[in-house]
Amino acid sequence: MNLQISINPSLKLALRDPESSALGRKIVREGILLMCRLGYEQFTFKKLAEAVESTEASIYRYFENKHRLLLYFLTWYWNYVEYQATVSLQNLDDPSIKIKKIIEILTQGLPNWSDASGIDKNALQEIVIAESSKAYLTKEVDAINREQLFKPYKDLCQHIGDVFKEYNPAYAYPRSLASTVVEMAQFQPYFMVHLPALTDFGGQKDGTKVAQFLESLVFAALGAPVKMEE
Amino acid sequence: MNLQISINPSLKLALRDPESSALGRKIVREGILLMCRLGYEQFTFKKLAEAVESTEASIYRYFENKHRLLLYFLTWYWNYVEYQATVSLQNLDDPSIKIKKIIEILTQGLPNWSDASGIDKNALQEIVIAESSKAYLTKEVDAINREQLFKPYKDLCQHIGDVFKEYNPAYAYPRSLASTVVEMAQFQPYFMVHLPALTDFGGQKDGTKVAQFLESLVFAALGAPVKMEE
DNA sequence: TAAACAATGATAGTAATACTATCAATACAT
DNA sequence: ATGTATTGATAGTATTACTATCATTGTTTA
Repeated sequence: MNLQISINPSLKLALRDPESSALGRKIVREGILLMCRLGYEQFTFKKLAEAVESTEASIYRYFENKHRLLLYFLTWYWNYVEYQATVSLQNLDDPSIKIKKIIEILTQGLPNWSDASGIDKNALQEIVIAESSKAYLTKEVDAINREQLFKPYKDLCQHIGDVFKEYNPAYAYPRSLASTVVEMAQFQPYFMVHLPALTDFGGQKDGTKVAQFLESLVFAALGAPVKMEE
Repeated sequence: MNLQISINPSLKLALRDPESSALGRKIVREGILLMCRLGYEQFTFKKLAEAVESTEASIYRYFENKHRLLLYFLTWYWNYVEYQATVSLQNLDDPSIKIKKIIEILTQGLPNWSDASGIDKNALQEIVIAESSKAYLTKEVDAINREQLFKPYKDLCQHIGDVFKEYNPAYAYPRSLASTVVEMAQFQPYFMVHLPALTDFGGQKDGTKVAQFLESLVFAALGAPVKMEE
Protein backbone atom coordinates (compact mmCIF):
# COMPACT_ATOMS: atom_id res chain seq x y z
CA MET A 1 0.00 0.00 0.00
CA ASN A 2 1.63 3.19 -1.10
CA LEU A 3 -0.21 6.07 0.41
CA GLN A 4 0.54 9.66 -0.38
CA ILE A 5 -1.11 12.20 1.82
CA SER A 6 -0.47 15.50 0.24
CA ILE A 7 -1.33 18.79 1.73
CA ASN A 8 -2.83 21.13 -0.77
CA PRO A 9 -0.07 23.65 -1.35
CA SER A 10 -2.59 26.35 -2.19
CA LEU A 11 -3.14 26.46 1.55
CA LYS A 12 -0.39 28.74 2.74
CA LEU A 13 0.50 26.72 5.77
CA ALA A 14 4.19 26.59 5.01
CA LEU A 15 6.44 29.18 3.42
CA ARG A 16 8.11 26.41 1.46
CA ASP A 17 6.88 22.84 0.95
CA PRO A 18 8.63 20.83 3.67
CA GLU A 19 8.19 17.60 1.72
CA SER A 20 10.44 18.98 -1.00
CA SER A 21 13.69 18.73 0.95
CA ALA A 22 15.46 16.53 3.44
CA LEU A 23 15.56 19.32 6.00
CA GLY A 24 11.86 20.08 5.55
CA ARG A 25 10.91 16.45 6.05
CA LYS A 26 13.09 16.26 9.14
CA ILE A 27 11.48 19.39 10.56
CA VAL A 28 8.04 17.83 10.20
CA ARG A 29 8.94 14.38 11.52
CA GLU A 30 11.07 15.54 14.43
CA GLY A 31 8.69 18.42 15.05
CA ILE A 32 5.87 15.95 15.69
CA LEU A 33 7.94 13.97 18.15
CA LEU A 34 9.17 17.05 19.95
CA MET A 35 5.83 18.81 20.19
CA CYS A 36 4.29 15.59 21.45
CA ARG A 37 6.95 15.32 24.13
CA LEU A 38 7.12 18.96 25.26
CA GLY A 39 3.58 20.14 24.57
CA TYR A 40 2.76 23.19 22.48
CA GLU A 41 3.70 25.79 25.09
CA GLN A 42 7.18 24.45 25.84
CA PHE A 43 7.93 23.61 22.22
CA THR A 44 10.16 26.20 20.52
CA PHE A 45 11.84 26.48 17.14
CA LYS A 46 15.17 26.72 18.91
CA LYS A 47 14.70 23.33 20.54
CA LEU A 48 13.48 21.90 17.25
CA ALA A 49 16.54 23.31 15.48
CA GLU A 50 18.71 21.42 17.92
CA ALA A 51 16.73 18.23 17.34
CA VAL A 52 17.12 18.42 13.57
CA GLU A 53 20.72 19.62 13.88
CA SER A 54 20.04 22.81 12.02
CA THR A 55 19.37 26.40 12.99
CA GLU A 56 16.37 28.42 14.07
CA ALA A 57 16.70 30.59 10.98
CA SER A 58 16.41 27.55 8.71
CA ILE A 59 13.18 26.46 10.35
CA TYR A 60 11.74 29.93 9.92
CA ARG A 61 12.35 29.49 6.20
CA TYR A 62 9.72 26.70 6.22
CA PHE A 63 7.19 27.85 8.81
CA GLU A 64 6.24 31.36 9.85
CA ASN A 65 5.79 30.32 13.49
CA LYS A 66 4.87 27.39 15.64
CA HIS A 67 1.16 28.00 15.30
CA ARG A 68 1.45 27.46 11.55
CA LEU A 69 3.48 24.33 12.18
CA LEU A 70 0.74 23.05 14.47
CA LEU A 71 -1.85 23.79 11.78
CA TYR A 72 0.33 21.87 9.32
CA PHE A 73 0.37 18.84 11.64
CA LEU A 74 -3.39 19.01 12.16
CA THR A 75 -4.05 19.36 8.45
CA TRP A 76 -1.95 16.29 7.80
CA TYR A 77 -3.89 14.39 10.45
CA TRP A 78 -7.37 15.38 9.33
CA ASN A 79 -6.53 14.68 5.70
CA TYR A 80 -5.28 11.28 6.75
CA VAL A 81 -8.42 10.52 8.77
CA GLU A 82 -10.59 11.71 5.91
CA TYR A 83 -8.70 9.39 3.58
CA GLN A 84 -9.05 6.49 6.02
CA ALA A 85 -12.74 7.12 6.32
CA THR A 86 -13.21 7.31 2.56
CA VAL A 87 -11.43 4.00 2.05
CA SER A 88 -13.23 2.28 4.91
CA LEU A 89 -16.68 3.39 3.86
CA GLN A 90 -16.40 3.02 0.12
CA ASN A 91 -18.15 -0.32 -0.27
CA LEU A 92 -20.63 0.10 2.54
CA ASP A 93 -24.30 0.81 2.09
CA ASP A 94 -25.74 0.57 5.56
CA PRO A 95 -25.38 3.98 7.22
CA SER A 96 -25.38 2.43 10.69
CA ILE A 97 -22.28 0.43 9.78
CA LYS A 98 -20.73 3.56 8.35
CA ILE A 99 -21.34 5.38 11.60
CA LYS A 100 -19.72 2.59 13.59
CA LYS A 101 -16.70 2.64 11.29
CA ILE A 102 -16.32 6.38 11.61
CA ILE A 103 -16.42 6.24 15.39
CA GLU A 104 -13.91 3.42 15.33
CA ILE A 105 -11.51 5.45 13.21
CA LEU A 106 -11.93 8.51 15.41
CA THR A 107 -11.34 6.66 18.67
CA GLN A 108 -8.98 3.82 17.89
CA GLY A 109 -6.10 5.84 16.58
CA LEU A 110 -4.78 5.63 13.09
CA PRO A 111 -4.27 2.11 11.79
CA ASN A 112 -0.62 1.31 11.49
CA TRP A 113 -0.72 0.58 7.80
CA SER A 114 2.69 1.41 6.65
CA ASP A 115 2.45 4.43 4.52
CA ALA A 116 5.78 5.70 3.33
CA SER A 117 5.55 8.97 5.21
CA GLY A 118 7.74 8.07 8.17
CA ILE A 119 5.44 10.13 10.35
CA ASP A 120 4.77 8.83 13.84
CA LYS A 121 0.99 8.55 13.89
CA ASN A 122 0.75 7.91 17.61
CA ALA A 123 2.68 11.05 18.41
CA LEU A 124 0.61 12.95 15.87
CA GLN A 125 -2.58 11.76 17.47
CA GLU A 126 -1.38 12.82 20.90
CA ILE A 127 -0.78 16.27 19.46
CA VAL A 128 -4.25 16.31 17.96
CA ILE A 129 -5.79 15.35 21.29
CA ALA A 130 -3.87 17.78 23.46
CA GLU A 131 -3.28 20.72 21.13
CA SER A 132 -5.86 20.93 18.40
CA SER A 133 -8.18 23.22 20.34
CA LYS A 134 -5.33 25.71 20.46
CA ALA A 135 -5.46 25.93 16.68
CA TYR A 136 -8.83 27.67 16.73
CA LEU A 137 -9.20 29.00 20.27
CA THR A 138 -7.24 32.11 19.37
CA LYS A 139 -8.11 35.67 18.47
CA GLU A 140 -6.80 34.96 14.96
CA VAL A 141 -9.43 32.29 14.32
CA ASP A 142 -11.39 34.35 11.80
CA ALA A 143 -8.31 35.35 9.80
CA ILE A 144 -7.10 31.76 9.73
CA ASN A 145 -10.52 30.54 8.74
CA ARG A 146 -10.60 33.04 5.87
CA GLU A 147 -7.38 31.47 4.65
CA GLN A 148 -9.29 28.15 4.51
CA LEU A 149 -6.88 26.53 6.92
CA PHE A 150 -9.63 24.72 8.83
CA LYS A 151 -11.03 23.22 5.65
CA PRO A 152 -9.88 19.62 6.24
CA TYR A 153 -11.46 19.60 9.68
CA LYS A 154 -14.67 21.18 8.46
CA ASP A 155 -14.84 18.80 5.50
CA LEU A 156 -14.52 15.80 7.77
CA CYS A 157 -17.31 17.05 10.03
CA GLN A 158 -19.38 17.77 6.97
CA HIS A 159 -18.98 14.21 5.70
CA ILE A 160 -19.79 12.72 9.07
CA GLY A 161 -22.84 14.94 9.24
CA ASP A 162 -23.87 13.69 5.80
CA VAL A 163 -23.74 10.11 7.02
CA PHE A 164 -25.92 11.05 10.00
CA LYS A 165 -28.33 12.67 7.58
CA GLU A 166 -28.32 9.51 5.50
CA TYR A 167 -29.22 7.45 8.56
CA ASN A 168 -32.00 9.81 9.53
CA PRO A 169 -32.79 12.65 7.11
CA ALA A 170 -35.17 14.19 9.59
CA TYR A 171 -32.51 14.78 12.25
CA ALA A 172 -32.18 18.49 12.94
CA TYR A 173 -28.58 18.79 14.14
CA PRO A 174 -26.30 16.61 11.99
CA ARG A 175 -23.37 19.03 11.91
CA SER A 176 -23.40 19.90 15.59
CA LEU A 177 -23.63 16.21 16.36
CA ALA A 178 -20.67 15.58 14.06
CA SER A 179 -18.50 18.24 15.69
CA THR A 180 -19.58 16.97 19.10
CA VAL A 181 -18.51 13.43 18.25
CA VAL A 182 -15.21 14.49 16.73
CA GLU A 183 -14.36 16.75 19.68
CA MET A 184 -15.37 14.17 22.26
CA ALA A 185 -13.35 11.50 20.50
CA GLN A 186 -10.38 13.70 21.50
CA PHE A 187 -11.53 14.99 24.88
CA GLN A 188 -12.89 11.83 26.46
CA PRO A 189 -9.65 9.85 26.11
CA TYR A 190 -7.74 12.84 27.48
CA PHE A 191 -10.12 13.10 30.44
CA MET A 192 -9.89 9.34 30.92
CA VAL A 193 -6.16 9.65 31.52
CA HIS A 194 -5.88 13.00 33.26
CA LEU A 195 -9.27 13.86 34.76
CA PRO A 196 -11.03 10.52 35.10
CA ALA A 197 -13.77 12.01 37.29
CA LEU A 198 -15.12 13.59 34.11
CA THR A 199 -15.73 10.21 32.50
CA ASP A 200 -17.11 6.78 33.21
CA PHE A 201 -13.98 5.04 31.97
CA GLY A 202 -11.43 5.63 34.72
CA GLY A 203 -8.42 3.35 34.53
CA GLN A 204 -9.28 2.17 31.05
CA LYS A 205 -6.39 1.69 28.65
CA ASP A 206 -7.84 1.97 25.17
CA GLY A 207 -10.60 3.76 23.35
CA THR A 208 -13.12 0.92 23.31
CA LYS A 209 -15.31 2.37 26.03
CA VAL A 210 -15.18 5.83 24.50
CA ALA A 211 -16.33 4.32 21.22
CA GLN A 212 -19.22 2.60 22.98
CA PHE A 213 -20.25 5.83 24.66
CA LEU A 214 -20.14 7.78 21.39
CA GLU A 215 -22.01 5.07 19.48
CA SER A 216 -24.78 4.96 22.02
CA LEU A 217 -24.94 8.75 22.01
CA VAL A 218 -25.13 9.05 18.24
CA PHE A 219 -27.66 6.31 17.65
CA ALA A 220 -29.85 7.59 20.45
CA ALA A 221 -29.68 11.14 19.11
CA LEU A 222 -30.46 10.08 15.56
CA GLY A 223 -33.38 7.91 16.60
CA ALA A 224 -34.90 5.27 14.35
CA PRO A 225 -33.10 4.64 11.08
CA VAL A 226 -34.77 5.15 7.75
CA LYS A 227 -35.71 1.90 6.06
CA MET A 228 -33.94 1.54 2.70
CA GLU A 229 -36.70 -0.42 1.02
CA GLU A 230 -39.77 -2.19 2.20
CA MET B 1 -29.94 39.58 46.82
CA ASN B 2 -26.51 39.76 48.31
CA LEU B 3 -24.43 37.04 46.83
CA GLN B 4 -20.97 36.26 47.99
CA ILE B 5 -19.01 33.86 45.87
CA SER B 6 -15.92 32.96 47.74
CA ILE B 7 -13.10 30.96 46.38
CA ASN B 8 -11.86 28.47 48.89
CA PRO B 9 -8.53 29.94 49.97
CA SER B 10 -7.18 26.50 50.76
CA LEU B 11 -6.84 26.21 47.01
CA LYS B 12 -3.53 27.85 46.35
CA LEU B 13 -4.66 29.73 43.30
CA ALA B 14 -3.40 33.08 44.48
CA LEU B 15 -0.37 33.98 46.52
CA ARG B 16 -2.47 36.47 48.43
CA ASP B 17 -6.26 36.75 48.51
CA PRO B 18 -7.07 39.36 45.85
CA GLU B 19 -10.43 40.11 47.48
CA SER B 20 -8.61 41.42 50.53
CA SER B 21 -7.34 44.62 48.95
CA ALA B 22 -8.35 47.30 46.50
CA LEU B 23 -5.47 46.45 44.21
CA GLY B 24 -6.28 42.75 44.30
CA ARG B 25 -9.90 43.38 43.39
CA LYS B 26 -8.85 45.67 40.58
CA ILE B 27 -6.45 43.04 39.25
CA VAL B 28 -9.27 40.49 39.07
CA ARG B 29 -11.90 42.82 37.59
CA GLU B 30 -9.65 44.51 35.07
CA GLY B 31 -7.90 41.22 34.39
CA ILE B 32 -11.18 39.69 33.25
CA LEU B 33 -11.88 42.58 30.90
CA LEU B 34 -8.36 42.59 29.50
CA MET B 35 -8.05 38.84 29.01
CA CYS B 36 -11.44 38.83 27.34
CA ARG B 37 -10.31 41.58 24.96
CA LEU B 38 -6.80 40.34 24.17
CA GLY B 39 -7.20 36.59 24.52
CA TYR B 40 -4.99 34.47 26.74
CA GLU B 41 -1.93 34.48 24.47
CA GLN B 42 -1.71 38.24 24.03
CA PHE B 43 -2.61 38.98 27.63
CA THR B 44 0.41 39.84 29.80
CA PHE B 45 0.94 41.01 33.35
CA LYS B 46 2.67 44.08 32.01
CA LYS B 47 -0.40 45.14 30.06
CA LEU B 48 -2.59 44.36 33.07
CA ALA B 49 -0.31 46.46 35.28
CA GLU B 50 -0.88 49.37 32.95
CA ALA B 51 -4.65 48.80 33.04
CA VAL B 52 -4.75 48.82 36.85
CA GLU B 53 -2.19 51.64 37.04
CA SER B 54 0.22 49.58 39.04
CA THR B 55 3.35 47.60 38.30
CA GLU B 56 4.13 44.13 37.05
CA ALA B 57 5.86 43.32 40.34
CA SER B 58 2.70 44.12 42.29
CA ILE B 59 0.64 41.74 40.22
CA TYR B 60 3.17 38.98 40.76
CA ARG B 61 2.57 39.46 44.47
CA TYR B 62 -0.99 38.17 43.92
CA PHE B 63 -0.64 35.60 41.17
CA GLU B 64 2.32 33.39 40.31
CA ASN B 65 1.64 33.66 36.59
CA LYS B 66 -1.14 34.18 34.10
CA HIS B 67 -2.07 30.52 34.05
CA ARG B 68 -2.93 30.72 37.75
CA LEU B 69 -4.91 33.88 37.11
CA LEU B 70 -6.87 32.07 34.41
CA LEU B 71 -7.54 29.21 36.84
CA TYR B 72 -8.73 31.78 39.37
CA PHE B 73 -11.20 33.22 36.85
CA LEU B 74 -12.46 29.77 35.91
CA THR B 75 -12.85 28.73 39.54
CA TRP B 76 -14.89 31.83 40.18
CA TYR B 77 -17.08 31.04 37.18
CA TRP B 78 -17.69 27.37 37.96
CA ASN B 79 -18.43 28.14 41.59
CA TYR B 80 -20.90 30.74 40.43
CA VAL B 81 -22.58 28.34 38.00
CA GLU B 82 -22.71 25.66 40.66
CA TYR B 83 -24.35 28.13 43.01
CA GLN B 84 -26.83 29.16 40.33
CA ALA B 85 -27.67 25.58 39.64
CA THR B 86 -28.14 24.77 43.30
CA VAL B 87 -30.51 27.68 43.77
CA SER B 88 -32.44 26.98 40.59
CA LEU B 89 -32.92 23.30 41.31
CA GLN B 90 -33.59 23.41 45.01
CA ASN B 91 -37.36 23.13 44.91
CA LEU B 92 -37.62 20.93 41.87
CA ASP B 93 -38.47 17.27 41.94
CA ASP B 94 -38.85 16.32 38.32
CA PRO B 95 -35.40 15.41 36.98
CA SER B 96 -36.40 16.28 33.43
CA ILE B 97 -37.11 19.84 34.53
CA LYS B 98 -33.81 19.89 36.39
CA ILE B 99 -32.02 18.85 33.25
CA LYS B 100 -33.67 21.60 31.25
CA LYS B 101 -32.73 24.17 33.89
CA ILE B 102 -29.12 23.03 33.91
CA ILE B 103 -28.84 23.28 30.15
CA GLU B 104 -30.42 26.71 30.29
CA ILE B 105 -27.89 27.90 32.83
CA LEU B 106 -24.99 26.46 30.84
CA THR B 107 -26.05 27.98 27.54
CA GLN B 108 -27.81 31.24 28.39
CA GLY B 109 -24.99 32.95 30.15
CA LEU B 110 -25.07 33.97 33.74
CA PRO B 111 -28.23 35.77 34.79
CA ASN B 112 -27.56 39.39 35.47
CA TRP B 113 -28.74 39.32 39.03
CA SER B 114 -26.75 41.99 40.66
CA ASP B 115 -24.37 40.38 43.00
CA ALA B 116 -22.04 42.81 44.63
CA SER B 117 -18.93 41.43 43.02
CA GLY B 118 -18.54 44.02 40.28
CA ILE B 119 -17.30 41.24 38.02
CA ASP B 120 -18.32 41.43 34.39
CA LYS B 121 -20.07 38.12 33.87
CA ASN B 122 -20.30 38.43 30.11
CA ALA B 123 -16.57 38.98 29.79
CA LEU B 124 -15.96 36.14 32.22
CA GLN B 125 -18.11 33.83 30.16
CA GLU B 126 -16.26 34.76 26.99
CA ILE B 127 -13.05 33.80 28.77
CA VAL B 128 -14.57 30.51 29.85
CA ILE B 129 -15.65 29.74 26.29
CA ALA B 130 -12.42 30.68 24.56
CA GLU B 131 -9.78 29.86 27.15
CA SER B 132 -10.94 27.19 29.58
CA SER B 133 -9.52 24.31 27.56
CA LYS B 134 -6.12 25.91 27.98
CA ALA B 135 -6.43 25.42 31.71
CA TYR B 136 -6.14 21.65 31.40
CA LEU B 137 -4.64 21.06 27.95
CA THR B 138 -1.14 21.53 29.31
CA LYS B 139 1.64 19.21 30.38
CA GLU B 140 1.08 20.43 33.96
CA VAL B 141 -2.45 19.05 34.06
CA ASP B 142 -1.65 16.24 36.49
CA ALA B 143 0.23 18.48 38.91
CA ILE B 144 -2.58 21.04 38.86
CA ASN B 145 -5.15 18.32 39.34
CA ARG B 146 -3.24 17.02 42.36
CA GLU B 147 -3.57 20.50 43.83
CA GLN B 148 -7.36 20.08 43.48
CA LEU B 149 -7.60 23.13 41.26
CA PHE B 150 -10.11 21.51 38.90
CA LYS B 151 -12.40 20.57 41.76
CA PRO B 152 -15.17 23.11 41.05
CA TYR B 153 -15.38 21.97 37.44
CA LYS B 154 -15.35 18.32 38.40
CA ASP B 155 -17.94 18.88 41.12
CA LEU B 156 -20.27 20.57 38.68
CA CYS B 157 -19.96 17.70 36.20
CA GLN B 158 -20.49 15.28 39.03
CA HIS B 159 -23.73 16.97 40.06
CA ILE B 160 -25.00 17.10 36.52
CA GLY B 161 -24.15 13.42 36.15
CA ASP B 162 -26.11 12.73 39.33
CA VAL B 163 -29.19 14.39 37.87
CA PHE B 164 -28.82 12.26 34.73
CA LYS B 165 -28.59 9.22 36.96
CA GLU B 166 -31.70 10.34 38.78
CA TYR B 167 -33.58 10.59 35.48
CA ASN B 168 -32.40 7.18 34.38
CA PRO B 169 -30.41 5.13 36.91
CA ALA B 170 -29.64 2.53 34.27
CA TYR B 171 -27.75 4.92 32.00
CA ALA B 172 -24.15 3.77 31.66
CA TYR B 173 -22.31 7.04 30.92
CA PRO B 174 -23.66 9.83 33.14
CA ARG B 175 -20.32 11.51 33.77
CA SER B 176 -19.11 11.42 30.20
CA LEU B 177 -22.46 12.76 29.11
CA ALA B 178 -22.14 15.53 31.69
CA SER B 179 -18.68 16.57 30.54
CA THR B 180 -19.86 16.36 26.93
CA VAL B 181 -22.76 18.69 27.63
CA VAL B 182 -20.67 21.15 29.62
CA GLU B 183 -17.93 21.25 26.97
CA MET B 184 -20.37 21.56 24.11
CA ALA B 185 -22.22 24.35 25.87
CA GLN B 186 -18.93 26.25 25.39
CA PHE B 187 -17.81 24.95 22.01
CA GLN B 188 -21.04 25.10 20.04
CA PRO B 189 -21.60 28.83 20.64
CA TYR B 190 -17.96 29.47 19.73
CA PHE B 191 -18.32 27.43 16.55
CA MET B 192 -21.59 29.18 15.81
CA VAL B 193 -19.77 32.51 15.69
CA HIS B 194 -16.38 31.56 14.24
CA LEU B 195 -16.75 28.23 12.44
CA PRO B 196 -20.46 28.00 11.64
CA ALA B 197 -19.92 25.09 9.25
CA LEU B 198 -19.39 22.95 12.34
CA THR B 199 -22.90 23.65 13.62
CA ASP B 200 -26.49 23.83 12.48
CA PHE B 201 -26.98 27.29 13.95
CA GLY B 202 -25.13 29.57 11.57
CA GLY B 203 -26.05 33.21 11.92
CA GLN B 204 -27.86 32.64 15.21
CA LYS B 205 -27.44 35.30 17.88
CA ASP B 206 -28.19 33.58 21.16
CA GLY B 207 -27.85 30.19 22.78
CA THR B 208 -31.44 29.06 22.29
CA LYS B 209 -30.64 26.68 19.45
CA VAL B 210 -27.64 25.27 21.24
CA ALA B 211 -29.85 24.58 24.24
CA GLN B 212 -32.35 22.79 22.02
CA PHE B 213 -29.61 20.68 20.50
CA LEU B 214 -28.19 19.73 23.89
CA GLU B 215 -31.60 18.97 25.34
CA SER B 216 -32.50 16.68 22.49
CA LEU B 217 -29.10 15.01 22.79
CA VAL B 218 -29.35 14.42 26.52
CA PHE B 219 -32.92 13.18 26.57
CA ALA B 220 -32.27 10.89 23.63
CA ALA B 221 -29.15 9.50 25.26
CA LEU B 222 -30.84 8.93 28.60
CA GLY B 223 -33.83 7.22 27.04
CA ALA B 224 -37.11 6.73 28.87
CA PRO B 225 -37.36 8.39 32.27
CA VAL B 226 -37.93 6.41 35.40
CA LYS B 227 -41.47 6.70 36.72
CA MET B 228 -41.47 8.19 40.22
CA GLU B 229 -44.51 6.27 41.40
CA GLU B 230 -47.14 4.27 39.67
C1' DT C 1 3.30 58.15 70.32
C1' DA C 2 6.72 55.40 68.59
C1' DA C 3 7.87 51.29 66.58
C1' DA C 4 6.77 47.56 63.68
C1' DC C 5 4.68 45.65 59.88
C1' DA C 6 2.25 45.05 55.50
C1' DA C 7 1.33 46.66 50.98
C1' DT C 8 2.77 49.13 47.17
C1' DG C 9 5.75 51.73 43.87
C1' DA C 10 9.89 52.37 41.50
C1' DT C 11 13.54 50.57 39.38
C1' DA C 12 16.76 47.19 37.69
C1' DG C 13 18.11 43.07 35.91
C1' DT C 14 18.08 38.19 33.74
C1' DA C 15 17.10 34.31 30.78
C1' DA C 16 14.27 32.84 27.28
C1' DT C 17 11.24 33.58 23.32
C1' DA C 18 10.02 34.96 18.86
C1' DC C 19 11.47 36.58 15.57
C1' DT C 20 14.57 39.38 11.38
C1' DA C 21 18.77 40.31 8.86
C1' DT C 22 23.12 39.49 6.75
C1' DC C 23 26.69 37.00 4.63
C1' DA C 24 29.37 33.07 3.40
C1' DA C 25 29.57 28.20 1.76
C1' DT C 26 27.84 24.67 -0.92
C1' DA C 27 25.40 22.28 -4.41
C1' DC C 28 22.88 21.94 -8.50
C1' DA C 29 21.28 23.16 -12.85
C1' DT C 30 22.19 25.77 -17.36
C1' DA D 1 31.75 28.70 -15.66
C1' DT D 2 27.94 30.99 -14.03
C1' DG D 3 23.66 31.88 -11.88
C1' DT D 4 20.34 30.16 -8.48
C1' DA D 5 18.53 27.93 -4.45
C1' DT D 6 19.46 26.00 0.04
C1' DT D 7 21.58 25.92 4.26
C1' DG D 8 24.71 27.35 8.07
C1' DA D 9 26.63 30.67 10.99
C1' DT D 10 26.18 34.54 13.38
C1' DA D 11 24.20 38.67 15.21
C1' DG D 12 20.76 41.50 16.82
C1' DT D 13 16.03 43.29 18.58
C1' DA D 14 11.76 43.64 21.13
C1' DT D 15 9.00 41.30 24.19
C1' DT D 16 7.93 38.01 27.80
C1' DA D 17 8.14 36.09 32.18
C1' DC D 18 9.81 36.48 35.71
C1' DT D 19 13.08 37.87 40.44
C1' DA D 20 15.29 41.13 43.48
C1' DT D 21 16.02 45.31 46.01
C1' DC D 22 14.90 49.38 48.33
C1' DA D 23 12.23 53.31 49.51
C1' DT D 24 7.56 55.08 50.74
C1' DT D 25 3.21 55.05 52.76
C1' DG D 26 -0.40 53.74 55.67
C1' DT D 27 -2.06 50.84 59.48
C1' DT D 28 -1.56 48.18 63.84
C1' DT D 29 -0.09 47.52 68.01
C1' DA D 30 2.87 47.98 72.33
